[in-house]
Amino acid sequence: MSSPTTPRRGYHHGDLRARLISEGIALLAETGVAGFSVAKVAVRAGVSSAAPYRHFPDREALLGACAAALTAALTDVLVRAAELAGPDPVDRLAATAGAYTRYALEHRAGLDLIYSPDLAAAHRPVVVEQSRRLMDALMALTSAVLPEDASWADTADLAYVHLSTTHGYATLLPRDGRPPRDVDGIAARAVTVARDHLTGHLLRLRGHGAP
Amino acid sequence: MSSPTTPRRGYHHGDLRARLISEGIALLAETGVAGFSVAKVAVRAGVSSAAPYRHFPDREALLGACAAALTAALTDVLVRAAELAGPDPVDRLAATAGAYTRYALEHRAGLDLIYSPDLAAAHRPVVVEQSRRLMDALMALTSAVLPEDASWADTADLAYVHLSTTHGYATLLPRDGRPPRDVDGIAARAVTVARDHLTGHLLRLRGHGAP
DNA sequence: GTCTATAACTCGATAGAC
DNA sequence: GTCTATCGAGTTATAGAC
Repeated sequence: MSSPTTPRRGYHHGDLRARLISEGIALLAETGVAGFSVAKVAVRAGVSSAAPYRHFPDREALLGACAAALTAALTDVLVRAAELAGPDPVDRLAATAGAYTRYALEHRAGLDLIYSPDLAAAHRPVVVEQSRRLMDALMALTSAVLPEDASWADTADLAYVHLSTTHGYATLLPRDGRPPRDVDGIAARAVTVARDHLTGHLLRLRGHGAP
Repeated sequence: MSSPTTPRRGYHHGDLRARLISEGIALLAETGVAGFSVAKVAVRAGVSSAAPYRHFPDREALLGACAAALTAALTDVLVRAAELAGPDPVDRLAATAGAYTRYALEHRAGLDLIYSPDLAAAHRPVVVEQSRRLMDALMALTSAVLPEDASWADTADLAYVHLSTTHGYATLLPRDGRPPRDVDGIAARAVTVARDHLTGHLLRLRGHGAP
């Protein structure tokens, strides 16, 4: 929800740049990435279809700004969930799965955007920066689960597996319609799945270490 | 790769209907669901932009036919992988994760289509029929892993978790570019992840059953 | 900074000739 | 069955007035 770029000073119209981002996110939530267009965002913000191009060079830049804001919000959610989960490393990492699932159920289209190929993420610095923040946070939590002598590669691997499997669980679900019922139950199941996987993973590591 | 609908007899031009489906799949592989259009498929098949409408009432019908064909192929791949994995139920189910990952790396856009909200899957009988075949096959494999007295709901739950987490692992990966290197390694890791999860899951079940 | 107006495109889908 | 031709809608992006 923070404004990641330079809101130098108050314009007389209000901060249109920020308004465009928030309306873009709202539009994404309603229509999905496919339904996103600069023109629609402009109408929503109450300005002409040309106005956005004063703040963003092209469609992708606006889309990227929305993705960066969404990624930042997601990271905050995950970090917060880990903090509330208590001291046990497995509890903390597993808790992020529940928070991620909850976020996915409520901001489905936002997640689709974050991982969308439409957005040339690699070339959008803002997006990359926020993605790094997310992975850094996840790496720290994962590292605490593994033995102290675990390599960086093994840590990154487990962090990716945790994130990607959780993402799959949370996003493949809404088969029929949009209104997600029993959010608590679905999120709780995500936590159990993550915990089951970590149990099996650590058991295998210990098994190989001392046969 | 089978023709799921009625190719009554050989037309003088060749089977344009089948041609449109195969070109549609090829287009999807190159441009993704967003880049799909009836006009482009027509150009690829060497016919005019109006010709497809003789075989499919609208865009969604063509898209649905492509999705059904892709789902059928995916199901065959999973069933085949389980057969080759030997008699152990855990081996058989885990093997489908490897096959699914391999399929995802090679037909990424196809998977995106199968789960795409753009396609009103619920209203397309061909798609629903093939989706059922996939879930039925997966349910049978999952049922063999669980105790004999496991409920249908528990079986369906585990089957969904297995499928969705595997899907996430396989599809979230290609972060940078399209050419997937080390396909064998990535698929093997998927099998390990599935096995780790099943280990933890079964351990938790046994733990609660006999404390 | 935001407006109006428009250029240049692509898309889905239809009509009617052959 | 496939063609040509076209309509209407919607898109990105730019030009120039204010």
